[in-house]
Amino acid sequence: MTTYYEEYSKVLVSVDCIIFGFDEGELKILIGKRKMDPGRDQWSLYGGFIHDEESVDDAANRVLFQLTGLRNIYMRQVGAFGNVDRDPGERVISIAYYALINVKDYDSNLQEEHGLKWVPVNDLPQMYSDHNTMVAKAHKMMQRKISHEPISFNLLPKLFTLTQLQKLYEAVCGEKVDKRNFRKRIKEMDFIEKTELIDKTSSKRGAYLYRFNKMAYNEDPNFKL
Amino acid sequence: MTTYYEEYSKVLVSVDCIIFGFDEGELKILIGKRKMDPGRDQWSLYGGFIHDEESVDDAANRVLFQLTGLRNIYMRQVGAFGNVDRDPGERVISIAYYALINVKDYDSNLQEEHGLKWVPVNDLPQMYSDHNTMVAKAHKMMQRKISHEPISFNLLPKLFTLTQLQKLYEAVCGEKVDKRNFRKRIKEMDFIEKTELIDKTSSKRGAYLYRFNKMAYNEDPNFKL
DNA sequence: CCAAAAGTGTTCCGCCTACACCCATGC
DNA sequence: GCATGGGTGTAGGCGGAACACTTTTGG
Repeated sequence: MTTYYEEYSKVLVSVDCIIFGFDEGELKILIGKRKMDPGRDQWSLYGGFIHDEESVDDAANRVLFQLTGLRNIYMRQVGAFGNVDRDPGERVISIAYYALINVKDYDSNLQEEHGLKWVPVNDLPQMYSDHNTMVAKAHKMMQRKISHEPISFNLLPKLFTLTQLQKLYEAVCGEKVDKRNFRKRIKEMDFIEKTELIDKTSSKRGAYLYRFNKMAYNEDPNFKL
Repeated sequence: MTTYYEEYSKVLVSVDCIIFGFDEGELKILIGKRKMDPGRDQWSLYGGFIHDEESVDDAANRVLFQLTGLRNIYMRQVGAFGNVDRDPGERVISIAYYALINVKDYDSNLQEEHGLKWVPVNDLPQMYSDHNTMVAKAHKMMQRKISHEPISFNLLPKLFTLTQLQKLYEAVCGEKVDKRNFRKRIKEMDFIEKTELIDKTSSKRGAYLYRFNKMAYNEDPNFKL
């Protein structure tokens, strides 16, 4: 049986992943040196080609799993990038995704293995092809989202202090916010729960640890930072 | 010379266009009956396959031009849709775009020729494949945008009345707004200029016609509705 | 005892919302 | 003269922004 579309030509389609992590008070992404031609040794996002039997979202999840060993990562599509000459080797259309992970969950053996490096978003090198554009767009999308949806928690440990949460917010948005106002807003969100646990790693006095209660959020999903 | 990617398989990539128009006080889109198998005679967005020598954006522009005869249409990418079985004929990844046009600029001969119909967004039929999903996402994206960026004007004639602008806004957002408050906000945007011209087609008294001054907007791009 | 981070309330201003009546004209 | 859509201002309340000091404890 011949297909009805046979007169049209096909192209390679890849996914590229922008993996955000929050580390040392900075928003960073995982990048590596490209291991194939063309563009060998240029800084690059991690990506992969789409297989026949998987959806585009599945491909992104597969690539993320290869890279991080983690499943059920928070992930959103950034968009399709399809300039003709964006890949010097051959026509490739790439669909970019961004993912949010907690740096501590990340197996650093895998990092070694893939030769990857955490680099601050605000201090990226020139990267292969249009990868800088992809990152810029992903970052902007995430900035918009972080004030309206509870996505911050994907970048933090299950238990976190309010200072951590605030620093993260500041790092993503690129501006400082007032501590008291920030905490006032947090208090209004019942699904951000104070525990009795105290973290003493970052201060002598210690800070209460909080947790995000997803169930509670689903019942009353009003998030505003 | 062999290519370095040859071990990966290629897929068909198409673009699908969600063409928004504002007509009779409603937000509508252009859809037609599909003219090929599979899915013949199902309602469908208008689309086309990507050619070798054009970028994805160019493909979308080409398809839009075929369809409307218009160039320089306002157009934004909605995203890539890539479920394995989204097209029953063969694996096709589709990249959706939405476009905003002024219904009056649109050549209705072309509409006849392509067998297209303006259908209210809130009253869409079941469509082919995942096209309803695409429309829903496009609509949501546009709703978010219309309050922060001056995109409304793409859906209106060059000269428009404030009532038209308000009705458009209400149609896109799906809720009524207060006339005086709406006009107050308009007054604060100097780039929405009152002309001395009066439109008498929709009232006996007549209403002042306004125009969007793009130059003025670029100098002071503060848009808020 | 000192340094370093955690924690906590109040005031003020600006913006957004709610709201109702007169105007101009064609028929 | 009346029906139809066009056009206009104000008052009150709410939410966001600015702002500084006390607490705890390890060293």
